[in-house]
Amino acid sequence: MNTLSYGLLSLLNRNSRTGYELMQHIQPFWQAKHSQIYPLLAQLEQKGHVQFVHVPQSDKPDKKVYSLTELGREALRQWILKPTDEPVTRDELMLKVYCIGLVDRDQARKVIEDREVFYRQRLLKFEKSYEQLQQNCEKRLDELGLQDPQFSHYVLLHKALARVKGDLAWCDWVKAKL
Amino acid sequence: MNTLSYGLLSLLNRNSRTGYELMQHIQPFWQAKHSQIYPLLAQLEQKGHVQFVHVPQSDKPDKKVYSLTELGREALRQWILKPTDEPVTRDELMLKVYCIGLVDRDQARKVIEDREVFYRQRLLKFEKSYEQLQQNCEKRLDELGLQDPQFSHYVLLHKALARVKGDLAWCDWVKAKL
DNA sequence: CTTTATTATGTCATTATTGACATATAGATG
DNA sequence: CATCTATATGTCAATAATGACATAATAAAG
Repeated sequence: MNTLSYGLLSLLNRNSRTGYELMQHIQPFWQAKHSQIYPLLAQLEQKGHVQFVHVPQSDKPDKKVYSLTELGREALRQWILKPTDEPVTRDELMLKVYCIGLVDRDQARKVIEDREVFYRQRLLKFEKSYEQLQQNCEKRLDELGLQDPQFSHYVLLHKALARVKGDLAWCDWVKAKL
Repeated sequence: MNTLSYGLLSLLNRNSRTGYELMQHIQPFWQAKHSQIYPLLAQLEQKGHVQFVHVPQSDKPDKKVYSLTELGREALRQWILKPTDEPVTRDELMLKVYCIGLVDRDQARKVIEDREVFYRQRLLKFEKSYEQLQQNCEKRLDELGLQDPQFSHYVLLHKALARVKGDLAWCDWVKAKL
C-alpha cells in the first residue's frame, strides 16, 4: 500500500470525510487530484480499511462519507512505526532561478512576484484557521495532549504557516537583490 | 517538454556537467533518480538542446560532459516567461502527524527525532557551501548582479538553508509539546 | 440566457517517476 | 579476501500521478 493511501486513512482517523474533502484537507502536505484519490478509496474499501455511507443531498450531488474501520486503525499504528520517507519537493521556480540571468531585471522580478501572490493567498488561508485553533489548543494541551482531537491539526497548521512565511521572506529578500 | 528537462538545461546554463552531477545538484529543488535523468538528457541531445563530449577517465568510469547549445539557451528564455507551476511537496511525516495520537509519547517523539536527524545532515551540507559563497556574492553584487555566475547558486542556497532551519525549528517546537 | 465556479463522483489514456537490474573501476572497511 | 561506498552510465517493467473526459445540481456573474 502506498503512502497516500495511509495518508487518507490518517485523515479519516480524525474525522469521517468524503473523497472530495480528503482531497482538500491533504493538500498542504501531499498534493493529489481527485482522479487519484477516488480509486484509492475504492481499494481501501475493498480491503476493509474504510467504510462509507451514501448521503443523499438535494441541493448538491449525493456524497459518500468515508470512515476508518478498526482494521484501518491497526494498519495506521503499524505504519507510524515504520521508517518515514524523506520529504519530496519539486519547485519549478527554483529551477528557473538557475538561469534567471538570461532575462532582464523587470522580467526576473515578475517571475518572483507571481509566486509571491500565490504564497500570500496561502498565508491568508492558513492564518484564518490557525488563530482560533491556537488559543483552544494551547489551553487544553496540559490536560489532553496528543489525545486532543485538534492537536495534530494545530501542529500541522503551525508548520504550514511557518513554511509559507519563510517562503515569502525569501521572495522579499531576493527581489531586493534583483 | 517537461519541467525537469528545462531544469536540466537551466543547470547547464551555469556549468557544463555530467548526468550524474546534474542529478546531485538538482536534488534540493527537484528530486529525481538517475534512471529518469539519463533518458531525458538523451532526448535533449536528439533535439539539439544539449551537446556532450566523452571524457575518458582511468581511475573512474568514463563520463559524458553535457553543455547547453544556443538552441537550448533560447528554449530557456521562453520557458522563464511562461507561468510557473505551483511547488509540489509530499511529506509522509506530516501525514503521520494526523494520527500520531494512536501511539504513545515515546514512539511519537522518536518519529519526529528521526526526521530531525535527516534535517540536521542537510543543514550541515548546505551551511558548508553557503558561507564562502555569501561573502563573495555580496561583495560583487553591486558590480555584476544577475550576471554573476554564482549569484543564482547563492540565492538558491539561501532558500534551502532558511527552509531547513525552519523545519528544524518546527521539530523542536513540536517535540516540546509531545 | 450563457458562461463560470463549486460541490461531488467516477473512468481511462498518457505521462512521470521509481526500483530493479546490469556493467565497470577504485578505494575504504571489515 | 569480501563487502560496501562512490563514481558513472544505461535499460525497462511497474507504479504513481496527471489531464481529459463524463455527469449533474445549484448559484453567481456577466
